[in-house]
Amino acid sequence: MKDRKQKVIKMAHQLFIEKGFQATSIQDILDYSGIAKGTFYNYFSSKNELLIALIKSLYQQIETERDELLIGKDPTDIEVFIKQLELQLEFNRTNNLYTLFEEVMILNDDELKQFIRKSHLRVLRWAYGRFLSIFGEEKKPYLLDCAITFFGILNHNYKYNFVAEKSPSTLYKVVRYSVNRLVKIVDEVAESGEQLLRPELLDSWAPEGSNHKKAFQQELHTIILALKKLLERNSEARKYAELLDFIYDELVDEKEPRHFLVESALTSLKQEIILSKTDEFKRLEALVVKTN
Amino acid sequence: MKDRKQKVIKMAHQLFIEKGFQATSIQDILDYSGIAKGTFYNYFSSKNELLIALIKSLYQQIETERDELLIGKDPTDIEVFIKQLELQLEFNRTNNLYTLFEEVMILNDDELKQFIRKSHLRVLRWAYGRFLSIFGEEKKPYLLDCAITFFGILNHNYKYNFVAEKSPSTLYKVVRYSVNRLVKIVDEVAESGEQLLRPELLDSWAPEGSNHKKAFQQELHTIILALKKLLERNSEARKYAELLDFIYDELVDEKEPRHFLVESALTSLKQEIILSKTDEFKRLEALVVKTN
DNA sequence: TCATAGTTATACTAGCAGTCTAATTAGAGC
DNA sequence: GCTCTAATTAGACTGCTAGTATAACTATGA
Repeated sequence: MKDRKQKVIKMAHQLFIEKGFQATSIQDILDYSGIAKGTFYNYFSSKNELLIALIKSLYQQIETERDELLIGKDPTDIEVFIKQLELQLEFNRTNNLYTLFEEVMILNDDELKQFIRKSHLRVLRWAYGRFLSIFGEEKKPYLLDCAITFFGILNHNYKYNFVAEKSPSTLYKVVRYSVNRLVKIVDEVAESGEQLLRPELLDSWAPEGSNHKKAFQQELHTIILALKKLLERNSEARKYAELLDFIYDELVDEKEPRHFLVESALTSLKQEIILSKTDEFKRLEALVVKTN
Repeated sequence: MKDRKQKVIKMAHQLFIEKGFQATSIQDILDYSGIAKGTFYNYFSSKNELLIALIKSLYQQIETERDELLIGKDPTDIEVFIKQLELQLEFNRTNNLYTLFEEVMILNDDELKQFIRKSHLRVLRWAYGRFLSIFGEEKKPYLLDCAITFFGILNHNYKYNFVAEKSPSTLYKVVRYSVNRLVKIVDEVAESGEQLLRPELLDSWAPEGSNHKKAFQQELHTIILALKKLLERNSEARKYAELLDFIYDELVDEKEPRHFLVESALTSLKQEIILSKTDEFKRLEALVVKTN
C-alpha cells in the first residue's frame, strides 16, 4: 500500500493543474482519490505538506532529466544549454508549475514560501554554473547579474508570447531570442564593468549552509545508490533499501536528525556482510559520523 | 459621509500592506475601520470589489504623477524616462503593490484577474509609447519586444537585489543597470532584425483596444466640463470656454493635431489662477502631454 | 415634524481546514 | 486458519471564513 500515497499526490496534482491549488479543497482530493480524511492526514500533516511533497518530486524529476542532457556533451556548447532550457520550460508548462509557484508565493505560509524561494535559487545557481562553463571564468563577476537578467528576459517574454499565441514553436523562438540577448549582454557588461551583485552572494543565499550541504547530500545519495545496487539480488534487499532511504531522509530532510535512529539503522545494515565490507559502506559510516 | 468609504479603503490598504490581501479577513477590516458588516457590504459588493477600488485609485494616482513628470520636459530624453521609472518603483514599494498584484493573479476571480492584466498592459503600452519617443519611429517594429524584455530585466533584478540588500540606493542602481541593457538591446535587435511580437498586437490586446481612444476622449471631456464649471462665475468665462473647446476639438477630431496651438491654448488658460491651481488642470496638462 | 436613507448589531447559511473517535479492515507472523 | 497490529474508514466536531438577512436605530434634509 506504499504507492497509495504516491497515487494521492498524483491525483492532487491533476486537480491542481485543473483548478489551481487554492481552489482545490481537501474534500476534492479525498473524493477524487477515494480515500478518507483520516488517511489523508495520516499521509500529510496538511495541504501544504502535500504540495511540498509534490513539488519536491517534480523538481527532482526535472533536475535529473536536465542534467542527463549534459552527459557526454560539451558543457561549453551553448546549444546544449538551450536544449536544457527548452526541456525545463516544456516541463513547467505541462505540469503547470509556473502557476503553481506563483500561487504558493502568496499563501501566508512561511515554510512553503521558503521552500519555493529555495527552489528558485537552485535554478538560478544552476544557470550561474552553466554560464561559468559557457562564458568562461573571466566573465565570472558578471554572471550572477546575467543569470538573473536572463531569467527575467526569458520568463517575461514567455508570458506575453503565450498570451499572443499558444503555438508550440513559440517556446523555441522565445528561448532563442532570450539567449541571443544574453550572449550580447555578457560581453557588453564585461566590457563596461557594470556589476550589481557579486556572485559570492549565491553561497550566502544558499538556503541553509552553502554548498556544503548540497555536496553532502549528493555524496550521500550516490553512496546509497551504490549500496542499493550491491543489494539487488539479496533476499532482504527491500528491508535494507528502506533502512538506507530512512538514513537519507533523516539526515537530509530533518532539521534535527535523530542520530540514535541513524546509528541503529547503520548497525542493522552492518549485519549484512555483503555491505559491511565495502568501501561505500565505510564512506557512509564516515559521512554519518560527520553529522554528529 | 462620502469620505467614510474612502477611509475604509485606506484602512484596508494598511491592513493589506501589513498582512496581505488573503490573510486580511473582512472582520479585520470592520474592526480596524470601526464600521459594521452591513455598511461594508453597502459600500462594496465583496472583498474583491474593495480591492479593485483600491488598486484603481492607486493606479490613477501613480499614472497622474508619472505623466506630470513629463510636463515641460523633452520626451526624447531618456533621463526623464528613468525618473518616471524610479517614481513608479518607489510607489509600488511603499504601497506594496508588487505583492498585492501577485496575490491577486491567483484568486480564482476572473474579473479581478482581467483587471490586473489590463493594468499590466497599460504599463506596457506606456513604456512602448515612451520608447517610440526615445528611440524613434525607425525602431518601432522592435519596441514591443524591447518593452517586454525591459520590464523582465527590471523586475527580476529588482526582486533579487532587494533580497540581497534593502538599501534605498539599490533601486536607482537597478534602474540604471536595466536601462543601460535596454539601449544596447534596442540597437542590437534593430540591427539583427529579430522580432517576436508585432507592436500592432498591443492594440488588439487592448482590453478597450479601440476604446483606448474613446477613454481618452471621455476623460478629456469630463475634465473640460469640470473646468468650465469652475469658470461659471468668471468674467472671461466665454473666452476660456472657447479655448477649452478648441483643445478638445483639435485633439479629438484632427488626425494630426497642431500641438503648438494646443500648448499655446494651455498657456493662456494657465493665466487664470482659479484654473491653474486645480487638480483638473494638472490632469489636463498630463493628458495633453501624452498626445505628444 | 416626519420620511428616508444610511448604519448598526446580531443571527444565520454554507463551506473551509484540521482534529478526534470508534468501528472496520488488511496484512504479517505464527 | 488465527491473531495481533497498524492502517483505514465514516462521520461528528471545532473554529474559522465570506456573505446574507433583518430589525432596530440614527442622522439629515424637506
